[in-house]
Parts: sequence; C-alpha cells; structure tokens
Amino acid sequence: MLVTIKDIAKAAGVSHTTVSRALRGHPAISTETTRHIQQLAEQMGYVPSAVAQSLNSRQTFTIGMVVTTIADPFVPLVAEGIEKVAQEAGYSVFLMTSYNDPEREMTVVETLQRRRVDAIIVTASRVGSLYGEQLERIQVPIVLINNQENGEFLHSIAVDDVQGAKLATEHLLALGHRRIGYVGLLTRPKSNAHRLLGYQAALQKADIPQDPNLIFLPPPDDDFRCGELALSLHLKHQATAILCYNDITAIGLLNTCQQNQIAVPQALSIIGFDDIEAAQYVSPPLTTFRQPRLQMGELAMQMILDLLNKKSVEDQLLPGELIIRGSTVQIYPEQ
Amino acid sequence: MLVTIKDIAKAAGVSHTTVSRALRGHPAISTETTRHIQQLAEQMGYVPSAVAQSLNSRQTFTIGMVVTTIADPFVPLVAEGIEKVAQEAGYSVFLMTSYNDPEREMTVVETLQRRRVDAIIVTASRVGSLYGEQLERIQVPIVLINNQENGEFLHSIAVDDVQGAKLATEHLLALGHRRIGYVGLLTRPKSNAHRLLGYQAALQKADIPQDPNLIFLPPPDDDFRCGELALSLHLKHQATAILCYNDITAIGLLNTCQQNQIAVPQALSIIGFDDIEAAQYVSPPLTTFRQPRLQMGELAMQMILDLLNKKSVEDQLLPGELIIRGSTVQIYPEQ
DNA sequence: TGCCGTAAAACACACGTGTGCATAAATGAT
DNA sequence: ATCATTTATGCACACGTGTGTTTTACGGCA
Repeated sequence: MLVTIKDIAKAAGVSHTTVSRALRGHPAISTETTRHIQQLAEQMGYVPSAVAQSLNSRQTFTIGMVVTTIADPFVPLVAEGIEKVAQEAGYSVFLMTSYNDPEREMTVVETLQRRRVDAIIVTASRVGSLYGEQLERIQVPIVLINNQENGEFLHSIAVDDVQGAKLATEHLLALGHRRIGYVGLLTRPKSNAHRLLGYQAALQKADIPQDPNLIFLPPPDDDFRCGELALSLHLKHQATAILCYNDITAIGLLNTCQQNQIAVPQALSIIGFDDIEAAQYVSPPLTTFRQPRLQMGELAMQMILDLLNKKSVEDQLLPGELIIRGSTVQIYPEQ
Repeated sequence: MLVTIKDIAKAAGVSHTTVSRALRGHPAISTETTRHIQQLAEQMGYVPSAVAQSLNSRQTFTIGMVVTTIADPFVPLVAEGIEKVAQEAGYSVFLMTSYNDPEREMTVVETLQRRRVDAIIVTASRVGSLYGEQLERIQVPIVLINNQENGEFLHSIAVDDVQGAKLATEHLLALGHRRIGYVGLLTRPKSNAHRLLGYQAALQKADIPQDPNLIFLPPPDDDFRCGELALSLHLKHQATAILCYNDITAIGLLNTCQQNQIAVPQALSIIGFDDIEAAQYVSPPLTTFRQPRLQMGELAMQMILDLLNKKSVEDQLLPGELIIRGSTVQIYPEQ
C-alpha cells in the first residue's frame, strides 16, 4: 500500500492536518516540525495523490488533447509543443483520438467530461465543430488548432491559409508560370476554401485569367491518391505548375510523375503545404509552405494557461513560411 | 457547478446512496425508483466524476505512455495502437515525453506516481532501463516496447532485430552482393548490437569473410547525419550495398548519394530498418525491414490489460517483415 | 396480536487531501 | 499574578462516490 499523510502523521505523532501543512510549507507550522515531517515524508517515499488533491481542489491539472489520429504527419509536432508547455506548467495531457468516427467522438467528449479535464485542445478534427454544444456544456476553456468550421464561442489558433496559398502561387508566378493548377481536398472544407482563395487572389493580382479546368477537387479519398489523380491537370490541361492542398497530396503527385516519366521540376513544378518531415526527403525535395507546428502547439497550450488564469486571449492567425526547395523551377521559355 | 449524485438525490427525494445504487443497477433498488433516478440523471446532464471514483476504488483506469518524443517517426503509430486498445477497454492515456533528458525523466516518473496511473508503457526510451528501481517502486505493471537494456522484472515487446538484420543481409546476398556494409548507431546500444549480430550471422552463413572496414559506427549524432557519413563505406571501402540501422539513416545516405551523383540502386544498394512512412515516398523507394508498429502498440496495451487482470503474460519477440522496394537491386556482374 | 422474513432505503464510514475555526500552550504586557 | 496576544496544533468538515450494515416498513403466518 502507498504512503499517505496519515501514515506520516502516525509516524511523527501529529495530526494529518499538520503533515499536510508542513509539506506545503504553511507558516503556522514550526520550522522544526516542518523539517522533521518533510524528512520523514522523504524517507517513507511519500508521493501525494493527485487524485485526492483533484477531488478536493476541483482542479485536475489535466488537459485533453483531441486529435483525429496521432499518425497524421501534421499532428505529432503539434502534440510535442502542447505536451512540453503543459509539462512545464505542471499539467498532464490525455491523448484522445477520434478518427472522425461519430461514435468515438461521442466517447471522447464524454470521457473528457468524466475525467474533469481543466481544458481541451482540439487539433485538426471535426470534434470542435460538430460537438460544439456538448463541448460548451463542459464549461472548460477550449482551443482549436487548424480546425474546420470554428464555432464563435471557441478560441482558435490557425495558420494563415489564404496568405500561404497566395505566397506559394506568387512564387510560381515569379518563376514565369502562367498555367498553374490547384488540387484541393473536400475533406477539409474550410482550409481548402481559404487556400483556394489565396491561389485565386494571387492570380487575379497578376492579371492572369482564371481557368476553371485548372482547379481540381477530386472526390473524397486518401490524400495521397488525390495527388495521383491531379496529374490530369498537367496532361489534359497543360498546367506547368501545381499547388497541392498538402504535402501528402504533393508527394502523391510527385510519385505519379516519376512513374509516368514526367520530370519534376523540369516539366512540372510542384508545391506542397505543411512542410511535413517527408517533404525534405523526397526527390526532388519539395517546395512547400511551412506551418509552424511546434509553435502552434506551444501557443495553444499557452493560450489555455492564460484562459485558466482568467487572462484575456486573442485568436491567432499565424504567418507560416514558404520553403523553397527543388520541386519548383523557372519555367523553360520554349514551353 | 456540475451535477453530483447528491443533487439528483435531492431532486428525487432520496439519499445519495440510493442514487449511486440506482445508477449502477443495484438489485436492492426497486425497478421504479431506478428508472426514475436514471431518467432524472439524464435530464440533469449528470456525468460521474472519474476523480471521485478513482479515489474510492483506488483505480484510475489511466495508463502512462512514456516516449522519448512523439515526433520520432517510429512512435506515432505505436501510440495509436496503444490508445485504440486502451480506449476500447475504458482506459485513458497520459502522453509523457522524456527527451532522453535526465531531469525530465525524473519528472515523468514522479508524475506517473502522483497521478496514480494503473500501468505504464515505455516506448523506445531510456526511462525503462535507467529508472528501473523508481519504476518498480510504483508497484504497477510496466511494459517496455523496443527498449534498450530491459531489466529482468519488466515485461517487454520487441521486434526481432537479429532476424530482421539477417533477412535484410540475406536479401542483399541473394542479389549477388559480397561487399555489404553496416551503419550502426551507438545511441541505441541494444538493438544496434542485435542488428549487427544478424548482419554478421548472415555473412558467416554465406561464408563471406568479414571486413571490419565495412562496419561503420559513427560518433553519436543525428540519425540522418550518420547516414550521410556512411557514404565512406562505398567510396573508401567499395561497399556495393549498405544496411542501415534505421530508415532515417538510410534516407540520409540516400540523400548524400544523390548529391554526389551516385546512382541508387545501380551503383549502391541501400536497405533501411523500420519502414517509416517516408520510406515509401523517397526515390527510389526504400527497401526496408518493417516493424509492425501499430500491432506492437496494440499488443503492449493488451498485455497491460492481461497483467491488470492477473493473467500471466509472456514477453513477445515479433517477427517483422522485409519490404522490398527500389533501393536494392541485383549487382551488376561487371562490377 | 405478535413474530419473522423480506424488500427498500438510509446511515455511517471510507478513499486522501486541504482549510476554517477552535483550542491549547507559550509568550509578553501590565 | 492575570489577562491579552501570539504561536502551534488538532478538530471537524468538505470534495464525490461506493459499500457494509442498520433501520424502516410491510406483508404473511401462526
């Protein structure tokens, strides 16, 4: 059995109250008693029960981190940022996966409530949008990271999708491309709309007429597979460059190009979004718009801490950064 | 404030005891009262407090998952397996990262103890080996996944490193390679030793004399960087194939080859270990030994459940599978 | 009518920790 | 020497839930 403050009290010949106070350095306890009790606690290997403390204080120092799946390449670095800041502030993190499965989403919300988490961070999941009412009933600070459709009462951190797609498109324009395609994903309605918007804004600013054939929205499928299908933008519609919704899509496209003997970037420039780890390893290495994932996690947890301290917080729209690698190149004049 | 069973009791005009029993379907409570109370609980939005239940039952239905970093490409899929099985069994998972930093490792162990987790799973971290005594004192089932140096009192799940390296080497031998190099990592002493063993066993079985120059153990560094350095095995020591400690190392090597105009696999075959996601995206796609990561996570959590149910369990040494892709090829006779 | 058995619900306590208040002892002031 | 004040500690209760035991009420039976 584990050592409790009552055990220490018995050993020291005092009441458990005194032990409790001595251990937290309460001024009303004499220096000598305090020292003695602390020493005794050390000897007996006492470790306070967070469970009992939580029950008493109505704070668990626990947060729920909801993700669609931790295996999504976007998620781990965000999780790392969250966990790091949380741990430093004395909070522990519950990992909960929803798989975009309604049943599991229900389970997750119910579990968060049962566990009495102090706050919730939802990353790239539908939970934030679909279960808004349930989440709100928990009466706990909630921060959403890159969520689709955010409710107005929730706090959020997101990367500036519009700006990102705009920068990426402008990069391609600067390289001389005029027929630039966009591959979107309907499974991420909000950020897809924003990235499309950025793409269109860049074209418009450069006075390039928009060709609807160059916007490709494949039916919902594997991200990678969507990239493979996007090759038609090049084959059928003469795109010389393609902006992909994310890196997985871009890598899928890259892959098909290799199988079809289409030289990247010589024949086709490809640009991704996110800058996942794999982006730098493929060949050619992928030009992409980097999302500051670690920072997003850190900021989200910091925002939670501020909310718990009743500080006022503001939603953040982070800038991101275009990383130029080998998959984009100046268009050949003869084309 | 949240609804408690006392609130329900007041509303129903009974004692909280009756409510508690009614909610869990105790036979001593009349069917009518039970129905009435359950209905009331539903209406009032009652969600039981796991904290209070834990204090009372001395079970938290919580496990600690310790990883070096969740950003390690090996980890997320293992974590997914753990979380999935845990959630189905009513357990929640604390994510704790140690970063191989002694101070944080101490914090993690202490936190696990404070939180009164029912069990612990340690993945690819030193925590399992270095803090054996502290962990043991927690008096809780512990399962280690692919750990370095396992203590004898802990349970473990690991992939068969010897067999994996042997299969990989035999694959290269079958392709006609005779000068096969091995790049190891000193930061993972145990699995490195095992993989080296498998490599040597395959050579011996094929009656190939061993050349110490073909075994390269770079000084501790970034896994990727170690791969880059391993190019010397080819340039200085005429290796026609190189077995790398893991995929990151293999990709590092692959990268250098491309920068130095060395054709892979024509001039040099490369083989990795793990089969991380990126392995299939690089070009040429990487031949590698796949670790069943999802399954490892699931098995680990299942083992925990068995241990908690006092079933006897056995340490597992899983087989893995050689995935042949494009980075290995029949050696050219003229070489 | 009195006894007993049974059903239904309440009482009392436990889990481990923390806090307001009362109490006891020690100190100082008059 | 007495009272006020400070110092140090203990008591009682709270947090929300669960369980062994007791109480209450009711009906059946002798």
